[in-house]
Amino acid sequence: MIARAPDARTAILDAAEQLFAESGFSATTIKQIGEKSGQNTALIYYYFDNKATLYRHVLDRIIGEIAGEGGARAAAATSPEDVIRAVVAAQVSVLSRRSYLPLLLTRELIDWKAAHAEGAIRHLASTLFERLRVAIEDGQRSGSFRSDLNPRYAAISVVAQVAYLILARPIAGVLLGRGAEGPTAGDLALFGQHAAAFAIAALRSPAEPHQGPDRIAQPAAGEAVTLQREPGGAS
Amino acid sequence: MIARAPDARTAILDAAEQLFAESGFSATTIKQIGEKSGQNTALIYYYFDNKATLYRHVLDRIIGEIAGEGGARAAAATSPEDVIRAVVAAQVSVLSRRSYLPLLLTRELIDWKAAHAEGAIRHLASTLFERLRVAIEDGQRSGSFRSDLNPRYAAISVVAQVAYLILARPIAGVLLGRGAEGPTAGDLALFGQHAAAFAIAALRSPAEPHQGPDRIAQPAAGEAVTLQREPGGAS
DNA sequence: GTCTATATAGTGATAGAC
DNA sequence: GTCTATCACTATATAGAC
Repeated sequence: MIARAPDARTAILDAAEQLFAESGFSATTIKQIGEKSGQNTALIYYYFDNKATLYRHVLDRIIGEIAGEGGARAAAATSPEDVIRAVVAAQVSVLSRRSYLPLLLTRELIDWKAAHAEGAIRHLASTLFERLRVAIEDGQRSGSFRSDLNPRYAAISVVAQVAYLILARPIAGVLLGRGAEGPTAGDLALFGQHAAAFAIAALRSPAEPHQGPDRIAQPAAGEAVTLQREPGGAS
Repeated sequence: MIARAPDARTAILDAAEQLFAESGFSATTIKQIGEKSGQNTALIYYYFDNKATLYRHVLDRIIGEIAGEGGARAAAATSPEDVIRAVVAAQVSVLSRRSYLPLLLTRELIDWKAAHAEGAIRHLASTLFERLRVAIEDGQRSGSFRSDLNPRYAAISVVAQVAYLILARPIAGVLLGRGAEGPTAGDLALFGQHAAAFAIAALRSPAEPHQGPDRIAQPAAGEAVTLQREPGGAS
């Protein structure tokens, strides 16, 4: 956490990032950005060509973050199962950091069909997601994963879980008994562990007599196992 | 498909539904709605108080549809596995019918935090989602499903897969090698089948019930057990 | 019920002083 | 670099003829 006093330009970027995330591109006005950033509206046009350019700069700034985080984590993983855990953990980590970030990306997705972010998405797809898919194929080849699942589809199923919890925040909140404000940070952490376990359980080969079932639910030392019943009230 | 010639009012609703879905509430103008519906803009204000009221009417109209479809399918299911297949099939069916519908709901989620749709979401949560959760618990009780997974989290994992494919359409498209236009209708159908199979595979009890280790991680009902490893360290 | 014409307010963006 | 003042435009919404 760098606590520098932000200059005018970064103050504008910070304010714009939050406002675009909260209200969307067209519902956010230059005036609002000026007020929130504490800067004069004309100054915004001194630093950025126009509203659309400002938006792109906001987007560009955060996209590097995501790719960096995920890549670093996945690179350290060894076994196919570890890759799955690493990818899910990276999702949870990045998405917890700045809570309104998924909002911004979701808006980019649906407002612009990811036109501004497509390059970044392709980059992520060809690195992180590809690593996940290859890990699943490796697992299938070595026999530890069942081979009747499409690896690409399976990889989507892996990332979908945490992504959904974030994208459909109010829905997930209601489903978890949290109300429409959405899941808490604790929910996200717990669900992340569940999601990895769920995916690995789905992928594991149906038990073979030779292979010890002891690895099915037996975490290695230092591994995370989280089980929680009824996060909200019962019923 | 009813092919009636729509009156002015429904023509306005139809056009508004599509435009709100495509561009969002504030980016959609009354003028656009008038043009697309073939009706005079002033007529919009004859039928609806204002833009916000029109939006509510659009939302109300489609919400009944969703609840109906899902409920009917799930009611016919018998075994826990069938309930899972039914819920996923209902998702695929409803979401393929009108492709822009999930967009509208996503926008409602992020623009208004589902304030307008919260009642409907709660209704869905207390019927469809509840049915799914209970089915998972039934499967766990009867021993056909593994019991070391939180049923509520597992239910979210079930619905997340198809929902993500739709919500994050451009991302899913890139991941599937389809480009940013998103998955095709065929992709959606195939992925729906995969999603049901993936979820059922994750939930099925590991064979070898006499072996103990898989029960190590099983907490007593109502108890939470959390063993945490640091999220970063894959080794 | 449907139209034309228009009021009113707010938007993105610019000019130019300092 | 930062400000005031303002332009040109477009938005929602209304009045009133037919």
